[in-house]
Amino acid sequence: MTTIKDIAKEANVSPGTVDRVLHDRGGVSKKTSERIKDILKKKNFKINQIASSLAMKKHLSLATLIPSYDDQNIFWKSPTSGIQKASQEVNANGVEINNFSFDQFDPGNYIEIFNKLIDTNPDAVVMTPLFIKETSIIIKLLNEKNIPFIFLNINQKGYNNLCYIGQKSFEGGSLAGQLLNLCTFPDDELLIIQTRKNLDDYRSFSQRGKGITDYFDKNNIKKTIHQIQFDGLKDKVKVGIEINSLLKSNRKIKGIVIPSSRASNIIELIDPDIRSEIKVVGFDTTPCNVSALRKGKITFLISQKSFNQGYKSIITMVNYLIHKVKPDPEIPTPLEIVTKENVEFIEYDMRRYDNEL
Amino acid sequence: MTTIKDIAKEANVSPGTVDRVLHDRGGVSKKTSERIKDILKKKNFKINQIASSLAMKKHLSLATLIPSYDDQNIFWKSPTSGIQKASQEVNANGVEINNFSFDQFDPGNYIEIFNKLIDTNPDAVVMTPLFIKETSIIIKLLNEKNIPFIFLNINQKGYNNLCYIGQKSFEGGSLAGQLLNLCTFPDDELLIIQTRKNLDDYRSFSQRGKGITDYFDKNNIKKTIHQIQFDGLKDKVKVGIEINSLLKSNRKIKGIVIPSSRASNIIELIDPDIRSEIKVVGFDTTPCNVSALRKGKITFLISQKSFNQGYKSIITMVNYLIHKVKPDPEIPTPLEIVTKENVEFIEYDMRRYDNEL
DNA sequence: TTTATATTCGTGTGCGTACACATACTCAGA
DNA sequence: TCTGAGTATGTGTACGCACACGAATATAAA
Repeated sequence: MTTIKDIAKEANVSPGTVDRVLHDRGGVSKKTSERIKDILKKKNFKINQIASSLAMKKHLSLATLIPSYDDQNIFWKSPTSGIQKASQEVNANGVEINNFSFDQFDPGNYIEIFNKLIDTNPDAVVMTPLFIKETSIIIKLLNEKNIPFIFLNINQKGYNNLCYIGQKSFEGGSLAGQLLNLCTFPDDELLIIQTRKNLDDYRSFSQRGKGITDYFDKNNIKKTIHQIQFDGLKDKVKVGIEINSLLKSNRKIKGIVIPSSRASNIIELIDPDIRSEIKVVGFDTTPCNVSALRKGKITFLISQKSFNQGYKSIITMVNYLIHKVKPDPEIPTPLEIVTKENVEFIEYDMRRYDNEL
Repeated sequence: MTTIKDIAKEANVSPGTVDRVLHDRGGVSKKTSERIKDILKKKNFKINQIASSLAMKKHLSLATLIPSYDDQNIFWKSPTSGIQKASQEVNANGVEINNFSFDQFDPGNYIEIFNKLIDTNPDAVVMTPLFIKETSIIIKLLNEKNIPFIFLNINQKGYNNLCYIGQKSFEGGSLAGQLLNLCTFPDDELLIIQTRKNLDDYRSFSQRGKGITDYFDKNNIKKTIHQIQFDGLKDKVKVGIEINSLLKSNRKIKGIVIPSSRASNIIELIDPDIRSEIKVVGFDTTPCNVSALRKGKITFLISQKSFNQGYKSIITMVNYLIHKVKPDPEIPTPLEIVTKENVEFIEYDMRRYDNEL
C-alpha cells in the first residue's frame, strides 16, 4: 500500500507538502504540485481512511432535539433508540452526542429546551421541527451561529436544513388506501379516524388522510370514505360510543384507517362483533400496535422505520461534518408493510439493540 | 472520551498493562488485572477502533463464494452488491475481500471455484451452500484449516457454520398465503406456479410452497390450491399454453403465487384478460419484477432484502474476526412486502449505492 | 541589504499495539 | 541468611499513517 511518505520520497518533498496537495490547501508551487499529482496518479494513491480519521479526530459535539416519550406516547422512543445506537458507534470516533427532549404538546417548552441545547455550543443539530412559529425562531438562531441542522421525521419547507430524513406521509396514506382497496369488496365503504383535531396541515396525520383519498381519486375508483375526528383520546367512553354508533348505522364500512400511531387504542374501543368483520390499517410499530396486529385486531401496520430514521440522522450528520459528504436533500424511509405473518422479522436489528440495553 | 492512557493513569500502571488486560494477553497479576477491569467498567471504556485498526495494520482476508448472475438470472446481483458495499466499508479497516462466483447449475464448478478460493488462504469464508453433497466436502476442508464460515441465503443444517443469514422461506410462503387470502374472496381458488422441477426439499422455492398451504391449514381456512410445475422457462410458448388453459378451465382461480423470483416471466405469458382479474404474489425485487409491479401486473412482491443479506454477512464476519462478536446462529432478514405504492421507497440505500458504482 | 512573501520542512498529535527491556518476587541451594 | 536463577509482573516506546501548524528556507520585491 502506498503511503504519503512513499509519494513524498519519490517527489523529493516532505510528507506535509504532499498532504497540502491532497487537500488543496494551497501554499505549494504549481510546478511541485503537478509533479506530486502525477506521482499520486501513477501510484494510484488512496488516502488511508483509518489513519486519516485518527489524525483528524476532532471533538465534535452533536445535539438532538426531539419530543419526549412516555407510556402513553411511546412513538418517539423508537427514533430515540436509533439515535442511541448511532451515538455508540460514532462515539468511537470522538463524536459526542447530547440529547434534548421536549413536550410535544407545549411549544413554549420546545423553545425553552432549545435554549438549553444551544448553550452547549453544539457543532450541529438534529431536530424535529414540530411547531411552525417557534421553529422559525430556532432556525434563525442556528443560522446566525452557522450551525448545520437536519430535520428528522417532520419536515418544514423553506429552511436551509442540510436534509430531511423521514417518511413520506402522503404516500403512506396512499399505501393504506391501496391495501384497504385490495382487501375489501368494491362496494364496501371506508372510515378514517383521526385522533386529533385542528391538525396543522403539514402533520403526518393530516397528510396521510389526504393520501388515502388521493389513492382512490388517481386510480378512478369510486369509494365512499367516512371521516371522524376526536380531540385526543382522553374520554375513551365517549370516543367508543361515537365510533360504534357510526359503524352500526353504516354496516357497509368494512375498512378503517387510523392515520396516527394510536390504532391499537382505537380498535380496543370497537365492539368485537363489528370489528371482526372490518379490516384495519394503522401506522407505526409501537408495542401496542404490534400486539394488536399479532392478535389479528389490526390487519396491516405501515411502519416508517423510525428507529432507522433516528440512526440515519446521526450517521448522516457525522458524515457531513467529518467527511464532508453532502446528503440528498430528502432521505425517505421505506414504507414498510407489516402483517401478522412478517412482524416477527421486522426491525430485527432494533429489537436486538433494545434487548442489549 | 476515555483512552487507554486515562485508564492507565487512574490505575497507576502503564498503558501497555491496560492493553494486556484488554486483550487477555496474560502477564498481569490477578490483583492488578481486576483493578484495571473495574476502572474500565466504571469509565465505560471502549477501544477506539480507528486507532486499533491503524496500529494493528490488519491484513484480514475474507473470501465469498456465491452463484454468479447474468441477465437471465439476475437474482444474485443483489447480494453481490451488498457484499461490494460492505467491502468498501471494511476495506478502510484493512480487510480485503475476494469474491468467487460459480455457476448455479453446475456442482462441479462449485467445487472447482472453491478450490481456487482456498488457495488464497482466506481468514474466513462467506458462502452459499447450494449443493448438498459438494458442500459437505467443502466444509470438511474448511474445518481442517480452521476457517470460520457463514452460510448466506441458503441454509444447510448440521454444520458448524458461524451463522446463517437469510430469509425464512417457509414463513415467506405463509405471508404470501395471508396476502392472497386478504385480497381474494373466500371461495376463490389459488394457484402455485413452480418454475423448476425436482427441487431439493431445502430450497427456498420448495419451502415457500409449503408455507403457503400451511397458512391456510393453521388458520383453518378452506381453500382450494392448485399447483403446477415447469422444468425451467425455456419453452415459453408451451408454459404459456399450459397456464392459460388451466386458468380458463378453472375460472375460480383468482390468486397466483410464484415462489421463485421469476414472477414477471410467468405473468407475461398469461392472457391479459384473465390476468387482470387475478391477484399475483411474487418474490424478490428483481428489476423485471419491480417493473411488472409498477405496471400493476404483480400485486405484491415479497422481498428478502438480499442486498442487506450480502452486506450483513460481511459485516457480521468482520465483527466476529476483529471484535470477537459471536452472532446469533440465525439472522433472519425481514420479509418485506412491496406494492406499487411503496416500491419507490424500498431499498433506497441499495439503489443509491448502485447508482454510485 | 532588508523586508515581505511564497514554499517547503519537520514534527507533535491522535490512540492502541506489541515487543524489548526493566524490575519485583519466589525459591532452591549454600 | 544470603545468592543467583528463574519467573512473574510491569514499563517504555517505536510504530502504523495522515494531518496541520510552527518554523525554516528560498525567492522576490523594495
